[in-house]
Amino acid sequence: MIRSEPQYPISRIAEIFKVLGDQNRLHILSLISNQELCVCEITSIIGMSQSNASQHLAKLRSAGLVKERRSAQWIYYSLNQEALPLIKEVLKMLPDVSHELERLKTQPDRPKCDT
Amino acid sequence: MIRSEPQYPISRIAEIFKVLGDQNRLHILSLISNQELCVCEITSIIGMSQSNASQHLAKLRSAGLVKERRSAQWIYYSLNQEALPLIKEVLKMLPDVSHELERLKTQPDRPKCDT
DNA sequence: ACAGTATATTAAAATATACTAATATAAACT
DNA sequence: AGTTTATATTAGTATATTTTAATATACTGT
Repeated sequence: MIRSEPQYPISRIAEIFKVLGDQNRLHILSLISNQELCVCEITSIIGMSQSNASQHLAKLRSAGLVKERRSAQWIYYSLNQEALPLIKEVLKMLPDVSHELERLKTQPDRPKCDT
Repeated sequence: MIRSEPQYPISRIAEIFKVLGDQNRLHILSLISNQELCVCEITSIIGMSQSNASQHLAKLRSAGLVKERRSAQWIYYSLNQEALPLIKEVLKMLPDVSHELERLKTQPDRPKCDT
């Protein structure tokens, strides 16, 4: 039997899918699939508490799916290149959320992180 | 933005990944990826209780990942064709388990379902 | 009909997860 | 230095999941 893709222990794959098995985390991945976003933008779009978003991001990060970059007081999250092939496959299945990113720019209580 | 693959609501994708986010269920999927197996074979290979296996199989089934076929007193599980494209991608990431299927044939307390 | 085998279902316990509220840390601005 | 803003962490609670043990159902063979 020939397998072309990298193998991982079942424990690692289960860990990844467990992290992916949550609507909010899938939503976050969709949002940052095209552009990095800071936590306040993510919470603003999804409408979840800052603490909750932070904890979901921590799970995505510890599973190696996203990475963070600090700039001033903001921390920007983006997809981790190492997991990109997998994430791309997942994102293909998910509905487009670009309209949510558009709306972010025009909403009145828009976060100030990218002004 | 062009997307070639079928889209599903986030809730559905999360449901699928939640089901995939468990070592035992991934193991079961690997085992039945090449051939259908009955519950007693699965429990024998994985070394889990009959009840536990049955409940994991129920989750895989209700998520549409596997299907069942009854033959005499045995119920054989196999991959559900409808979810096959997704499952194939998942299986590519998992280690090969064919040696476990080989061992099943020679072990002393081998189940009698395929004699 | 009855006993045996295979599987499913139910109940209960243990563990894990998601969420909120509160607190801590870190940087920026005055 | 003190205040504000952004984020992380911690603690507590509610809910969900996994597992085991016990029971029920379905089929086979006698």
